[in-house]
Amino acid sequence: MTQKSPVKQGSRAASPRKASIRRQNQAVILAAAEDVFAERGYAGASMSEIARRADLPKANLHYYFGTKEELYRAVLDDILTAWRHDMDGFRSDADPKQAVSAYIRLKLDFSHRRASGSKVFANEIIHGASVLGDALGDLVRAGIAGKDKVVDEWVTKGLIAPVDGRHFFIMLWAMTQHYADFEVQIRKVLGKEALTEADWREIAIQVETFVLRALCLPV
Amino acid sequence: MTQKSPVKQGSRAASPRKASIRRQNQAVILAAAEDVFAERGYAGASMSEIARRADLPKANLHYYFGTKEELYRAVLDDILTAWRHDMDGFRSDADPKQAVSAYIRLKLDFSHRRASGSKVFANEIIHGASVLGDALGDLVRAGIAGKDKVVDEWVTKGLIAPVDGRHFFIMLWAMTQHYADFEVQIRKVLGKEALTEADWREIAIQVETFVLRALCLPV
DNA sequence: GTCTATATATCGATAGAC
DNA sequence: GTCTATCGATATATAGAC
Repeated sequence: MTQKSPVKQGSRAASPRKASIRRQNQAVILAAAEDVFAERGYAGASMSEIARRADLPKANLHYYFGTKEELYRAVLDDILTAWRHDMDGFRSDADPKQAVSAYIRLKLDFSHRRASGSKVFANEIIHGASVLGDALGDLVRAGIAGKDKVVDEWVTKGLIAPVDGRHFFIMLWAMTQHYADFEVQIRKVLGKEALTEADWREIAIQVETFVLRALCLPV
Repeated sequence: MTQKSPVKQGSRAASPRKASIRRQNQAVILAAAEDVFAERGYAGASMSEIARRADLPKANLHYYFGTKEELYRAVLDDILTAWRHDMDGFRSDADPKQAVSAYIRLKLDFSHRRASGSKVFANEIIHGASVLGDALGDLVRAGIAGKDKVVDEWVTKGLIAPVDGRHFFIMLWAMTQHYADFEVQIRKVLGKEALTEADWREIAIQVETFVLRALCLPV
């Protein structure tokens, strides 16, 4: 499957220049695909439009990723890998206020900077995670990584107001993703043509204040 | 465009039996379309699948709704009409705790009962509201209907903790919609095969408690 | 108002020259 | 590794018999 080269050459690692071309083209295609999948959905996105956006011939997409579904999987995998490293501030010996504040800002910032990726994921879940399938269970477990137990522990110790750890994370994810995924609607509510960096700072303050107060932590 | 009848007859109102057939077929098609659009997205939904789900020949869908886009608009219109009547508990002379509690339960219950409609709307917004277009501005204004000002007034009077009325509604919508739209993910987090009525009651309690505490209202 | 058969368009995927 | 030309499948939409 990988030995399509007409001329024999030791291995792929023996040609670092070509490997670099490969990596760069894949990155360009992934970025274009993430945007198009976010704007049009999986079925609505066409390989031709992704190719146009990546400024490459359509056949090259199939050369690098095989099928449309494989490309879609690669986009999902890319965003989920980036997400996995977000929860590290949650340890039972950490200060609740610090951990919660940092996590909200991290999530909001990430949703904002990689809005397309966030939207692709949202779409996948809304449509029943038919492509992720059973892998979603593992992803959720990896994403929450027992941190709900840390929250439950804080509750037991009386450090925060009583809340179910799992629902706490669901509500946090709901708020932080919503501002990115529903940006078009947010803009209408706030009466803004576009959201500036200052708007995003205000959003962070609003969410942070709301959540800290819900946990009876000092604002 | 509507005078396709081969035989002339007074008017459509003159034939109440046919008008009833018309209304019922339209309702069946709308319900099927709402489900399919929710599961597959606009582009991914096919007229044949909607027809199959409605147990009608595909040509009848075009007879009643013309094009796929018109059918989609009708589905959106249907769900938005139902939403418009949800905000009536919010009046400045109402008791904040009562109003907030009732609203959360109303929204959650609605998201749950009309999950497909909620998902269709979420999809439309995530993809930039390209079909709703400028109409979204009016819809948002009608949806919030100045109720953010009521919240601001409660803050000024010292009845609730300080919060921006617009962000308050955004966060409320985020949480209530998220539980319906992301149900697949919620189930994984909670470790449930399906969400029962008891689960939904627990969800309502969790969200209500969280929000009331964020406003420094008695739980 | 119902339904079969079909015209037309578009998309995903690949063959094959370079 | 790149790119043009094209195949085959599927979707929307409609014509026309009933």
